[in-house]
Amino acid sequence: MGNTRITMKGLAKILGVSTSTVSRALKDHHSIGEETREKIKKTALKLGYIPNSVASNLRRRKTNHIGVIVPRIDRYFHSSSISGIEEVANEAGYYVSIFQTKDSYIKEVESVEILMSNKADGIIACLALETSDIDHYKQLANTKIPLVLFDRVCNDLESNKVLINDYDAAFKACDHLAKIGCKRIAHIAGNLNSSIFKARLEGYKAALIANNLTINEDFIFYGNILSEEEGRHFANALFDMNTKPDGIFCANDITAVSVIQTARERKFSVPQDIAVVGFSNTPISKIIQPSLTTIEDHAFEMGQASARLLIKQIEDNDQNIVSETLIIRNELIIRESTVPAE
Amino acid sequence: MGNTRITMKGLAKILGVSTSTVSRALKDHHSIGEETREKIKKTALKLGYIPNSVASNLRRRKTNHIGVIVPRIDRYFHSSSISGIEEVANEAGYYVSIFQTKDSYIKEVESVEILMSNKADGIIACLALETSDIDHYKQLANTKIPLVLFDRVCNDLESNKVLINDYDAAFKACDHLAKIGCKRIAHIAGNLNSSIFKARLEGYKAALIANNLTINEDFIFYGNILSEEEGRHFANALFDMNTKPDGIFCANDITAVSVIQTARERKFSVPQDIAVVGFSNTPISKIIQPSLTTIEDHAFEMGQASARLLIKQIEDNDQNIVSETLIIRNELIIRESTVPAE
DNA sequence: TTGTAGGCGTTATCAC
DNA sequence: GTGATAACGCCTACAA
Repeated sequence: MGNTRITMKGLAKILGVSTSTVSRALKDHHSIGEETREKIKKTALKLGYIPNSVASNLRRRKTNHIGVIVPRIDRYFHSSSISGIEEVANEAGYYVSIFQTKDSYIKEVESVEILMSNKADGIIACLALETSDIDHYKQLANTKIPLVLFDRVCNDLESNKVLINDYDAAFKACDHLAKIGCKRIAHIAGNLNSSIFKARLEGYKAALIANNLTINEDFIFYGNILSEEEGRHFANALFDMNTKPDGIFCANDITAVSVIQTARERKFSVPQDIAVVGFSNTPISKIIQPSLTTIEDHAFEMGQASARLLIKQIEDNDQNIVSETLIIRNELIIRESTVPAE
Repeated sequence: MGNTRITMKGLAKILGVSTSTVSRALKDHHSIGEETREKIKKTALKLGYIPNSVASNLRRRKTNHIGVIVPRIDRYFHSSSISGIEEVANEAGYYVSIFQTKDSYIKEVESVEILMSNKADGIIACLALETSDIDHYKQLANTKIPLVLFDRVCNDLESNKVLINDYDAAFKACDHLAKIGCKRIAHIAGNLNSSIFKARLEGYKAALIANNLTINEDFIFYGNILSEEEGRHFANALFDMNTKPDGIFCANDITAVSVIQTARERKFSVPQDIAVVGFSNTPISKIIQPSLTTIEDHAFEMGQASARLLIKQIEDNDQNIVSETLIIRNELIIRESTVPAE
């Protein structure tokens, strides 16, 4: 057990061959003779040789490393997308490292810097809520490191994107509320700095208009991180109103669940007093009572698509295509929070 | 924008100094004159210099990179521990990359190999269910890369460990069931290949014995990944029995929730017909109705403790301490699934 | 089929 | 205070 690990040079010396031969043998280069190769591989194994990727990466100018930047991995949407990314990336010989921004702009900038310094082959990112200045991503552009933004993207940035049509999804959700007879539809909106929450708000408004309902600013709650606490806070405010909404579209499942729970505590019934729709079809939406009507946004598939797109950019390098945008399907899933089980 | 990024060498040439001076200036080395330093930093910024960590890592033999290996990041316990790890690691100047094994032995071995090759400064791991052969971790030992195992550890391996007392936690859970009057306590066990599930089963048995209850093998359901489906399957089997249990301790919250849901579907009431206890205090346990009695295992704190322990090993390198084991506290949280709200 | 030599970009050690 | 030089471990043109 030497203090320092054996290297190719060491193996070469022991076997009386050159380092290039060792290097080639270990990579199954065709030009190496059968017996030399076997011999080298055997002793490499015996001596516990471990390739040094750091050196190899430096030399090859390639790391086989994809960086993923997401707001918070403990949100179902993100952990699912990461799973999708990982599946595709590993299959293609890349490993994935994950950076959590906790929706902080600073952390996002730092993450991008680390990934640039570490020469990641590509980056997949979902923007932090705080992020509006995007110079760090622009800088990325002239490092030739491909970027895919997913879900929360930025329109000011020309880059590859994978997203759903949030406007359309929100429209469907609110149109459904209108069709089941809601007249006073409220909305818990997310941080409007973020593309998706802006689009969901627009979709909400459009659906009301399309159904000849008036848009009441008092019925729009402007949230930020859409945590359970925020949801409870808004729900309480809502149930304190004189003229209460009879339907609500929440920009995520977490706040929708809070509304249902608050309704229960305050003896309102869902959907009779108020119908509730969430967003993302997280596991909890099936478990809560009444179960939650929500939008399925296919997070896992978004992750897969993002990784495929990124790897294509890394490997094909088609100079003609400047950027590509993929829209992933979404569906309204109707459950008891809008249509009671008979 | 040239095709390849500027390096220290390039900066040196442009400024008419040596690379060593550039290197030192950018790191605020004291021996560099005020004006030279400023000048170098300014042009570095202007020309968009990005340090190449790959080269630096090779030279310094240090990557400031901690690898984390977990079964599945979409389980609340793991995403919380990762958050704890990240917080501590980032604070100390390390970045964290995450590998998901999906409980597969092969993926675990591959992850360790990638991290060894990439010269991670340390590894934090939670064993995959499939893992019983631990040679890959033993190999790690003679690379001098410190390892911390957390939660699901391995007794055959001398390494740093951070865990809770699962035996004790399970004992508390089942003792509680006995004290509220349950006479026929069932258990949904996890994969017994895993230390924690073995300990929870032991704790269960010990609590029954301590309360003079007989251990009925028919009441022990041997699960594997403890998914919702497994939970439903066992719950249905349980409710089909002639003599039904009147209490059940589930080795995780997911299966406990399935039991509650199945009970509801089959018109049994919780806790009157059967009292239910889960494990991990996941967010869902507060939301389900009735809310779930469970064990709080402080995942976030386990993550923090693991990272602190690892970083200590990386930086102190105290040759006297071979390994260290930390036991994190746990508590029984009593909710409506065992004690109805009045 | 194998060897030689140079360099990937940085930093540590000497020297001046 | 600054520079020259070598080395981290690997890969690859070129040569033999």
